[in-house]
Amino acid sequence: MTMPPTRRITLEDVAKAAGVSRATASRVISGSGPASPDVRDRVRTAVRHLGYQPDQVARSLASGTGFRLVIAIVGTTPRVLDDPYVDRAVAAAAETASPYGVGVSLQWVPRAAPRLDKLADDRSVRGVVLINTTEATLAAVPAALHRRVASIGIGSSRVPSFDVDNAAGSSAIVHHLYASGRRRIAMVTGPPWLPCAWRSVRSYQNLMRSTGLPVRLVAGDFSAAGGQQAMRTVLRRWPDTDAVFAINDATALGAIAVLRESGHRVPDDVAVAGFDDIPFAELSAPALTTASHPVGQIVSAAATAVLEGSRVAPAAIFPSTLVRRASA
Amino acid sequence: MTMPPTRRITLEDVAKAAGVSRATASRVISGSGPASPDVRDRVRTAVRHLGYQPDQVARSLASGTGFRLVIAIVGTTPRVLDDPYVDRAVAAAAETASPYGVGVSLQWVPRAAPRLDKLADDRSVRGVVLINTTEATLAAVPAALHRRVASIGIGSSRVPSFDVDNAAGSSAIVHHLYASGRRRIAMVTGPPWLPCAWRSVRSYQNLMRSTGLPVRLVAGDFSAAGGQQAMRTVLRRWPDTDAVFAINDATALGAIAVLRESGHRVPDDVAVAGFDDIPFAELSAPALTTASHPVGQIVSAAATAVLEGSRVAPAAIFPSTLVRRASA
DNA sequence: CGCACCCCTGAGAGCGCTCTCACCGCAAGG
DNA sequence: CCTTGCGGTGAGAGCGCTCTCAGGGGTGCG
Repeated sequence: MTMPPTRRITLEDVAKAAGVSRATASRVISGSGPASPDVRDRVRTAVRHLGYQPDQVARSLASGTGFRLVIAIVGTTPRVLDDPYVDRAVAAAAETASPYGVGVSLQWVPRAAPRLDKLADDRSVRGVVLINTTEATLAAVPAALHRRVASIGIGSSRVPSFDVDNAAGSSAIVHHLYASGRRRIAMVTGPPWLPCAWRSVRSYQNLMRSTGLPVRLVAGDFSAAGGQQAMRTVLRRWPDTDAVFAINDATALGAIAVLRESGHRVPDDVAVAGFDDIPFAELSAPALTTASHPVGQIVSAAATAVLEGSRVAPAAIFPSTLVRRASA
Repeated sequence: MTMPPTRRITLEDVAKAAGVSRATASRVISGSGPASPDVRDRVRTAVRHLGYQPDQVARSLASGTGFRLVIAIVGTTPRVLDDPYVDRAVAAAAETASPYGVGVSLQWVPRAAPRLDKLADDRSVRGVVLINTTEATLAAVPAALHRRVASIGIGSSRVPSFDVDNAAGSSAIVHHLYASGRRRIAMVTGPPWLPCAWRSVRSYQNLMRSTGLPVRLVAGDFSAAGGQQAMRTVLRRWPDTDAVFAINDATALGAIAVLRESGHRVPDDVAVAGFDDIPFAELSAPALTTASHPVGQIVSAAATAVLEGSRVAPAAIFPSTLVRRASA
């Protein structure tokens, strides 16, 4: 009943079985260097026969290249995880990294500097995709991470960035609200220190100013709870508000809940629009008008950039399209 | 402008700075073995002074212990990620593992056997928490993972399990529906091959049978989309249904959306209840009646079990409480 | 025929750490 | 006085892999 204490199958075993040296076996397996067809075959057969599985850790120690892609969620609160945005990001990253033999780790990075340094000289880390970046975070990205890091949202000269076209998407939404006759449009933004979405705010402000409409800004925190609180503030400050543009869907859903509670009809009294088009957006009552956010594509591009190093476009903006539903 | 190619600070450096051997430095740092107070101090000072950061990979190679906890999402479709359930799980696991110096990786495990073997002899893996387990998966858990694995949901003699009290929670819900006068109660379950929630189904069946009410079961897939589809089936087969118990909140939210579309009032015509109490549950219209699911506690317990090995209770069931809102 | 290649291969030195083992000195016991 | 025993220490052998480097055997060219 007791198993023999099965020893790990090592490269040495493969080499021996194939009748070659460890070095040659390594060359064949990792494809780094020449090998005669005959030898190649013998090694491959041995690998298959023995069920050899290279030891990533040892490989990493020897070569210095990591085997996992870290998705670093930068932020003061882990609350951002509530946003189904992250799910899509992880799924896409995992899919992209898989062919590289790289796994994906999700990591919450409370304050940037020390933790990023840690990531930088962790041998097991192949690269880092930053989510929710602030400018302070970008500044804290250690040089050792150069060419192995990408950011979802804002970037810098050293950190390539990948993002949805916030300006265009938001502009489409605000214009849609305006076009449908709304004139007292409020916006619930994210936390003020997160520049991820400043462009959205600017789009909103631009339209307001160019049409001479009042700017009504309240900060949320990307979460539904934050949206609820912010919506209450909006109603208190500007009870005649007839439309709300929320920085993301979770916020919008929170806003709708508060409006409903307080007896406002959506969209008849107050129109509400979000951003991201998360799965629950179309399930809300009324179904949420929002702007699509190709999170999968974006994260995938970022992951590719990190894994391919410089062989790939350093940054990109992905288009967002207006998703018209019932709420606005 | 160009940095000197800063060499990594190794244990060797620390040892030299402290005037001791590498072995002694190692002993002090990992606390494995005796050391005189004087030496201990000198080593600690050197560590702080040099900013030494042990190399997890090398450590792992040498000692054979891993440095990451893998949350394995077992399933045929990655769709389960849509469920905000996973967010809470990851957050809790990360928090629990952090003091152990262990990071958390999320991994999607399509088919169990080969991938679990891979995890089992990946040196970097300290342990595995299985989510969404089937019995086939449990059977495929390799012996090498013994004492390093836990399952959220069903378990086996070799795999400790941690779960919410599905039976009690579901029972509370079904009884609540019954007590509020519903008599034609349908249930939307999960995928038939996933036993995670069989107990819930059984609770439902028990009440139906004991009261002589008809059993109306339709399978969903834990997702909102699946819930929508299943709800349509329910309405087609049993148009007089006056209550729906959904296996989880995402499913329930999907069901509510379909009911609304098709002109049924919730809860007046059809009451709907879910399970899990995800963040969006209280935001839906009407707010969702559901049963709480202490995912955080559960995953945390599982993680602890994995990290502590046998020093901890091998399994546990966590209580669920009925969350009465507007939908039922 | 000699020389310069080039293709392929093996020996061996690490990567940074842990851990076993042997050793040294000193206090306690016979 | 010699034995034990024990807290403290260092030398050194790996963990499994990669990679440099030197060499061996062909071919092409002068």
